[in-house]
Amino acid sequence: MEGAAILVVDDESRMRKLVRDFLVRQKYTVLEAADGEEAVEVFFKHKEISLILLDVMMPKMDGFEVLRVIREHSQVPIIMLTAKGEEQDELKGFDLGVDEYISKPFSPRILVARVDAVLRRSGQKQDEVLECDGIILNKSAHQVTIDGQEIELSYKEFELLAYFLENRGLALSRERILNNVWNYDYFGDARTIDTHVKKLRSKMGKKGNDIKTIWGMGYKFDPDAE
Amino acid sequence: MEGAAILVVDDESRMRKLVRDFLVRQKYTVLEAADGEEAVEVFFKHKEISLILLDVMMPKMDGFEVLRVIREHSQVPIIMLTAKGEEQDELKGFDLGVDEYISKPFSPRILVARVDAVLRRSGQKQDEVLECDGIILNKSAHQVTIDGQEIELSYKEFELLAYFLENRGLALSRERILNNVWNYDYFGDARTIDTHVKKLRSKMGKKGNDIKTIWGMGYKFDPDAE
DNA sequence: GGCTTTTTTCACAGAATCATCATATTTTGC
DNA sequence: GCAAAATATGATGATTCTGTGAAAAAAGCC
Repeated sequence: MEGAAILVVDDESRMRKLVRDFLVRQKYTVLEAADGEEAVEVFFKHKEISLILLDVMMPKMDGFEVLRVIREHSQVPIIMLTAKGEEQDELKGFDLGVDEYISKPFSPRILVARVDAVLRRSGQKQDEVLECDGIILNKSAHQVTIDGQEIELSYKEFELLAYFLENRGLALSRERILNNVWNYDYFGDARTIDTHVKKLRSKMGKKGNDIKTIWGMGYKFDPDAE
Repeated sequence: MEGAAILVVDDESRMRKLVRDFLVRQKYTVLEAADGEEAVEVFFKHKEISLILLDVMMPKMDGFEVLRVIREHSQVPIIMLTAKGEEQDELKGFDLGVDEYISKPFSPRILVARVDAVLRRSGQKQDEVLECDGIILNKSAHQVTIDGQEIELSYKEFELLAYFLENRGLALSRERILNNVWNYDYFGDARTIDTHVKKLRSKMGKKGNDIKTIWGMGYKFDPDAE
């Protein structure tokens, strides 16, 4: 799976760059196409493409056109990127062979999670659970327990804690957290993270201390030694 | 039963892909044929096919033709796929040895349920019953009781509750619910789920609280602890 | 064809969440 | 210790999402 080639199709170069960055970090190889025709061309030239990320809205030849053409010859997994308000299109694609949808704007975590899931789908389906220091975060159930006690987290708090647990022991700058947990169209203040960390800590009770402040730098999830 | 081979026969490649996706997710192995002649050919080449999904309307050799030919040699279970308005054909098929009908468009749940049922039919015949927290949902009888008291649900409400019970404890996004419980040709608003959840909750009385809202995410069936 | 039931859509109110800001507190370098 | 800088906290308004009721549309049913 590592190093699988992914074709990103979007007419906006910024969007392609954005998506590529997210994927390259996960050790995927990324190819790009700026419009539907180029996509078809690139796809049939490179036989080894494992997955296509396809924007719906494109000039000349839209995502569904591309989908149709490619589906005449190939069963490669395809994830469609839809802008807000295009949700009604979502099912339109399923009988054409769309594997998954991601609506813009998305967070890097969501993008990577869906790509991983689609690529893994043929394999075994595992419950996605993160555990550390008595904190159990179950992504499938969207549930967190601490020492057996369930705690209620909001969506952002949940995502944030998941990100901490996935990067335990690592010093995470605010910017990095923002770039991974928040949607890419968020340009607000990084200090908003402080507020979420505060709430997270308070909801986590004494385990809130596992989220360490790194002064002048950011935060780190790091359970106290016993 | 796991990994049983299923032959999907339909002249539309999109429909084959659609059906295959639904079945592959359930760990079935899928073979395809694009027309009647190919179906017969494939079937007699692969002796281990456990079930055939057969579209009625096909050029050259229609579903009933295929049925007749195969029935001369084999008692393999056969499910016919009929388009809307072909219901009158249904009786025609039963005395030719059709095991089940599914009319298009169908929902993933229906397809998988019928396939499972037909494959199990030769084995022990068990009532398909889901039970949780005093809620008893009997698929065969299409009946739901809560603490012994029967409640009346519409078709969609029933399907929705069944889906919740089959995925208890799992956080289900609206998109996912739509993709599993609604027919593949539904392009409407995901908020329609809210309305169904509302009605379901109210009909379920205090047990309606078992359907939890996951804010910003979707819903989850999760009975309160006692 | 009319009638009933079911399903979907819509609009609005209410609730929960999120981002921001002002202020208090802590940490660091000196 | 002290000042400067960064973080923690609490409050607030804006935003987003959900619940609800009613109306419209669609599907079934005599």
